[in-house]
Amino acid sequence: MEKKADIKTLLQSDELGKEVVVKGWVRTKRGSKNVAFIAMNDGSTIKSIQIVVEINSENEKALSNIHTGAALSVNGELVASTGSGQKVEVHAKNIEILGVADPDEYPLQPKKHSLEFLREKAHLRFRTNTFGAIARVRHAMIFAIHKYFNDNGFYNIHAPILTGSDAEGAGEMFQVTTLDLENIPKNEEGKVDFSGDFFGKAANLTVSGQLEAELAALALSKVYTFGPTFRAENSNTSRHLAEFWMIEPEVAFFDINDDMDLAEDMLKYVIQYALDNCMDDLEFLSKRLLEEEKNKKAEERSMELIEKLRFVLNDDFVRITYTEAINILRNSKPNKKKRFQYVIEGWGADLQSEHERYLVEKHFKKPVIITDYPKEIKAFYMKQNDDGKTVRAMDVLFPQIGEIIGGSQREEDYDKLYTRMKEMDIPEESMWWYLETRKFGTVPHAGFGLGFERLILFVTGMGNIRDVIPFPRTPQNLEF
RNA sequence: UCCUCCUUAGCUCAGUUGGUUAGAGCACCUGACUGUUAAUCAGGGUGUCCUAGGUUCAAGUCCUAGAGGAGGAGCCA
Repeated sequence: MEKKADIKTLLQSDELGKEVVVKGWVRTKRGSKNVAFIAMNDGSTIKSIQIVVEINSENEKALSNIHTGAALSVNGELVASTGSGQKVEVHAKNIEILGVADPDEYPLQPKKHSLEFLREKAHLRFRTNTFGAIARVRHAMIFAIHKYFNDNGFYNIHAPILTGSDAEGAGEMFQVTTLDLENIPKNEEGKVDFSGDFFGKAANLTVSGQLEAELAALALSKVYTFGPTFRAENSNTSRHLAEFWMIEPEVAFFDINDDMDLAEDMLKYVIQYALDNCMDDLEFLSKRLLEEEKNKKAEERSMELIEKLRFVLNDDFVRITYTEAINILRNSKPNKKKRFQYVIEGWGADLQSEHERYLVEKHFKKPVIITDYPKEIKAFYMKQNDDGKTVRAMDVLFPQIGEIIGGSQREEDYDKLYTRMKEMDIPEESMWWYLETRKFGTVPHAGFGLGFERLILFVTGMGNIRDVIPFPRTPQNLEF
């Protein structure tokens, strides 16, 4: 008996006449009186292999139990196809049904389903072309990111997922406890007494691995984290998740310009990797996007997916300061005509999504990196500029996605960092270890956070972040 | 959390200024067809019109509340 072969391998094989075993799930079955055709997919590729069955009295019964979704094991002969849709196909000698899928109950049909419907069927949606393609692209991007950093001398660091620090300032945190929630111990002041909790203190899920990555960078020079991240914000948008994956490189002896170079080089590398390794899936996702947007007006349609990816590779990202961005926005048509919901009055205002989109999609028409933001609207750890007003932050903005990367050069001066922490009410006692790195052999360093799912949104052309992670966690949604 | 929109067959959706028996395509079943490409052609059954109230001679359609979903905003990756 031949060993089972991946459909991906078989479709590229030229060993015609070979006896093969194929296992997978039925996508469609069709046929006439004498012959049936089964499109079978095993997820190794977006392409299905065609199984041809001569109908006879022996297999008639089995065939009637084969519907979309059924799992089959087929042995037969790999032959050149006489049909026009494929080069090779399998002439079945024997078909075994491994698992039936009752068509009255199985929700996936060989037709277009809405993404919302499939979100409610997240346990089955891997079996669709779209979600199979996304899963494969997602894997390729994970691999490409590790490869990029490995090939460039970075070390991967596992930042902790449980944290005792609640001062990272990146957002609301999920609390973790083994206390009995029906009977919460209180101290004399009436506050929760964590002394009997698992860690003897309040614990949370991490909102960022950055601070820990900094510690590692100040010894290993070039490090990155790639781990799950949790934000308990009540965010209900197509680009936020309560649980997402973040890549956070941190590099000693880097300034903000080195940081921007790294961000741009890395993004271009992983996008090129997708083009080199995922073309079948990208072509499908491109067609899917065209189909989805065919009823939109021409000016509302997005650029064709593969063209868009190449476009990002071929151009330098625009780099401007916050001050320059404000000046462009202040003199822009929508601002003068008061078309922005938030009209830019002057320096110091935070940039809203509409402003970022104007800069990226209308004004520059390419990815934009904005630097040197007012210190009031950025985190305590960012390197302060000599002007006393701005910090060396950098945000990378992509079309449609908005902010895909947020980063900065870090404040390495102990006194400046300490003063800023006091100003922003960051409790010193929970951050002593962070401050100590500025006391012992401090050096300039920089890093950034890349939202992995936002990258996948961009590469796949999908519109909702809940569709690029297998099991999305969002407010009021913890199914599967 | 705020604003707007949506919820009709297993799925995708139509349903006019409120009007009598609620519609189509797909899926499914039956039949036809010598190899199809989401096969095609013919025939067949399919409904808590999201839920609870209300207005009306009459509600899928109008009003109120609730539930679920989507889009946008804020927070950000």
